[in-house]
Amino acid sequence: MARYDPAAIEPKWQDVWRDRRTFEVEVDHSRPKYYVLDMFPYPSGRIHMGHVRNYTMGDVIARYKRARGFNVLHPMGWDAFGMPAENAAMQNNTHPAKWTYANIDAMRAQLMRLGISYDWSRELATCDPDYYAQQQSLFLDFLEAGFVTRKSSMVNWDPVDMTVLANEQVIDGKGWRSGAPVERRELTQWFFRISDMADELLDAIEGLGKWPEKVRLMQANWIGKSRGLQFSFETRHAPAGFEKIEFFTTRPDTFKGATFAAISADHPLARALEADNPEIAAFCEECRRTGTSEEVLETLEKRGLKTDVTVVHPLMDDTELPVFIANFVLMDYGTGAIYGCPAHDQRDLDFAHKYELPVVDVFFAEGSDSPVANEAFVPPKTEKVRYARAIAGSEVMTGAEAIEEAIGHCEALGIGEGVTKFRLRDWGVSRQRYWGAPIPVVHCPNCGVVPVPKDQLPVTLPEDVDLSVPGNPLERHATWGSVACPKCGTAARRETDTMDTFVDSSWYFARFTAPKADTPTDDEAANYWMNVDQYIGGVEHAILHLLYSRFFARAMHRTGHLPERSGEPFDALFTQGMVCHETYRTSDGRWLSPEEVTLQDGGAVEKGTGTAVEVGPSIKMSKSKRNTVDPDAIIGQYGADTARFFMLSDSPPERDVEWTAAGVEGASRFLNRLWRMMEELPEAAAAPGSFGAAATALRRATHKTIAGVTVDIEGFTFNKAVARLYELANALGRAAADGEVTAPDMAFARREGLEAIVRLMNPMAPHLTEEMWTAMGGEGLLVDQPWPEADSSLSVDDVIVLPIQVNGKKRGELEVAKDAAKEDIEALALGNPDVARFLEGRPPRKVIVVPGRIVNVVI
RNA sequence: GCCCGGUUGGCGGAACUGGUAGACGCAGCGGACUCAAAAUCCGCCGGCCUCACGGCCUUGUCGGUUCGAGUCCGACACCGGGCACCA
Repeated sequence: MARYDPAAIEPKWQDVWRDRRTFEVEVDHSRPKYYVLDMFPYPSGRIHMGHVRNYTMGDVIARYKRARGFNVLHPMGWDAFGMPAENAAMQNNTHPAKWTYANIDAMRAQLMRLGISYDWSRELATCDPDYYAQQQSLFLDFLEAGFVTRKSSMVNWDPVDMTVLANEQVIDGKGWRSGAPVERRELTQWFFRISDMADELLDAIEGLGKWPEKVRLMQANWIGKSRGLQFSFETRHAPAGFEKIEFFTTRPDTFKGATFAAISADHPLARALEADNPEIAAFCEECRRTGTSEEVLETLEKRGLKTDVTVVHPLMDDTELPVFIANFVLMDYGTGAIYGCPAHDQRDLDFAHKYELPVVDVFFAEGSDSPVANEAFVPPKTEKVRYARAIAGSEVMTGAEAIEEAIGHCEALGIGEGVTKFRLRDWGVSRQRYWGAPIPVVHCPNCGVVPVPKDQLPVTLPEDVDLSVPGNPLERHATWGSVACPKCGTAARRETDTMDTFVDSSWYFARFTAPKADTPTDDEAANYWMNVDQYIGGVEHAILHLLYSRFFARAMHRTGHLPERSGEPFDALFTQGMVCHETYRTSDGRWLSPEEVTLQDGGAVEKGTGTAVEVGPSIKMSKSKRNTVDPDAIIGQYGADTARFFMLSDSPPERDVEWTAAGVEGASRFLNRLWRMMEELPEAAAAPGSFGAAATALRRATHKTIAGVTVDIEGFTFNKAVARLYELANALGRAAADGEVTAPDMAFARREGLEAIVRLMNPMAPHLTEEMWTAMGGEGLLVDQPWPEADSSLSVDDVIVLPIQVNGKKRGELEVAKDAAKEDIEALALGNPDVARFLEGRPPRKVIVVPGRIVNVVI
């Protein structure tokens, strides 16, 4: 028999599956459907190991469900719009489309070599006009349904390149190309009104039982529902029109501890004040000389500028608070104005110390021992505390009670009302970039914003663009933007903003159900295939992508594009960890790739020169650190099955995995070993009438493995499934070495065991197992076989080994029947010599028997 | 700064709902086969003490709950993900 040769076997089976259209699926109401979706990649040029890991896991599930009788939809496509294509265009003087499609071709070929069970007939790319035409159609429906709005918001502005920058393009507060300090600038932009859905998006999280708890938590915190008091302070010395300012606080229970007020530099009052005060203008300008990301704003040194304006505390009319303009107050949250309570908020306390403001403790009255010095006193909302300066009452109460009481009291006095605020902001989708889906509207001087009629879709991107100059090429284009108003025919301008690429990925799951339909979705197909039963991807998408998709699923239902279901797009979600590798760096600071170094006892040297290389920690594979391993090289050397199998071994899927050459070797050795075991197998024979002890033991191992691997695949613990397969292979190896290895019962048990491994491993290593199935005389294709069933009379033990503890330390073991009575176990335990040794004749103080688990004798 | 994770032998990890810590793999060591090597097969493999039987210690750190804690609770440390224009 031939050697196991992946280079020959793998393409052979891939051709068979392709020719037989094994993985192409259609709506089939006679079978239950199962929709497995792997997050589609950005076509960066090469598949990386993270993709291999993600898509191997998806393939295990898809192939497993297929064997379980489901009609499995498993599609793949390309998240193909985005900045890298424009950057590549600038650098290499190529067109984004050309670059993108070449990358797609290369990556598709790589994915095909992996033998993933995709239905390639459904492939789509978001940069394809066929796709974004439907997206523009959705946009128009959303616009009509009131899910879209236009308003102003802040962007990062590069004053030298005169262009909007992504957060990623802002390095240490400076534009990545110009190096100029970035400014915050206000721009009118398109938004999806996701915040209108905040409440239902939050409530529905509870129903996402098959999502990781951490993702649900992150989503809930992101939406950030909080109840608080909104009220106004009367001002003194403020310009006309600012007799009152609105404030919002989530801790009205500390209202009487307020000693200052602060407004954002973008607040209307700040804008009014800076008009005729150069000092304020300079400060506000400085505040705006920072990016827009929350991380930057929150880690900024907290600074403020005191204005002449004061506000009157509504509960204490003799108290006037100074109003500061502060760089840490966000215009986007609440009302853009806060009051500062230094005693009970660390940031406010630091601010108060810096600007010498008073500190008033609401829990400890004046003269008593307030604990507040350098540390603010922040009692948890659920803890009972005595309020010395409560808003109403002065009883001991929890913060939560005090907050409600304060709101009620203020409402009764007519100085504010309880409101619910969300942290979630509307989703700004405007991008001043070329490589994205054009927003299908026209700006007419007579009619204002006019939607492009659907029969004029798609609004396609012009091909003749110049990306070598900064700024938006669509805006600069000589003719593209000029258009007649669809309503009145007057000369009008096309919208030159394109859509955020998150829009593209917020509905691709729906498009896969009918990728060629001439409407965004097809009712019958969507109704049959939706929802996605299992979604798999990186945890880095835990918030934005998933939240936007949840919004889209709802908006698409309400505009007639999706069935209602639960309102949710993804019934189950699995987030996998990253693929990491050691890093190698020479003494002169050059990063080396794994191929460029030789590892030798604990250290590493550079190939060729032999100079020592510093071995750094294992971190996420990235181009900049050069610690990547190309999947093609691994497939070429070991085959796709080895790469796939290694990806599933060792590390739990949700955690990071370290790629090691040794680990791949191990996986490869195991696959070769299975092949050899097949060659050493005795001839197939009918089942014998009875089985000896050794054969029965082997069969038990086999059926336990079938049961265990099935549980592990269902539970996404592929590393445990792999360990079980190794254990069974070890048992088969021993069975082939000792005793009557070719007796009929052993021959049968050995064949049964290896066949079980082949079938259980089919989703993991589909090519090798398909080949072995044929070689072992299996009928048809293995890919068409049903999933094996464990014989429960063999997969469950009737005698178990019970550990015995004395004072919580293990001292012996007890072999008992699985369902032995408590009293019997206790008697046996006390009679056990290992226990008697410690008892020394005295009776025990206590004996704890947990049937099926443990015995603990306490003396 | 805020939100969310993670931390178990030399390494990746296993341990079901609070019940034998270290399954399985990798590396290492010893042996078999071989002229030799590769491949393969067998054995050992957390630390300390002990001729041995066995004992003590050990799941990032400190403390707590419990007959019993890797698992639960409280503090802390370090590492990673996200923070709304990276995808």
